[in-house]
Amino acid sequence: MKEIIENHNVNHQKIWQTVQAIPYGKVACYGQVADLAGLPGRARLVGKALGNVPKNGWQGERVPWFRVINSQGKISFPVENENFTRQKELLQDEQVVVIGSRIRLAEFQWQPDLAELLFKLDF
DNA sequence: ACCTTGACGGTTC
DNA sequence: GGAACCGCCAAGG
Repeated sequence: MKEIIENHNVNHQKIWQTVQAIPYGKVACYGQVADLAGLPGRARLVGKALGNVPKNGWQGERVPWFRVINSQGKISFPVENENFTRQKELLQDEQVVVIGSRIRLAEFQWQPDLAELLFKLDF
């Protein structure tokens, strides 16, 4: 049988796990997540993986997909897309300032702490 | 097997 | 800031 349907791909799991490490009120770029997940240069894969996040979380923990934006500091969905609105609201709920589709990376980008990473991620 | 499509990114103009 | 271009790689047709 294939209960693997919900298992997907190992890389996706690494990505979900990495995204779970992004703290409340902070954001990270697709490329940044890819690097931290040990998948340098595969930012696009992060987008795909986020499109498949398990609705009820991964290993008992929610995956804060909305904390991932592009390297230009913008929400990647088109503004007319309802996902755009959803992401913007979720971010603002965490006191992240979103102007139009733009977020100031200088202020809100997650600067991962090495010790924290080693603790949370193990691969 | 070939082509297209992305929740992308860096460089350049 | 923004647009064009090219590199990237997994999925799906």
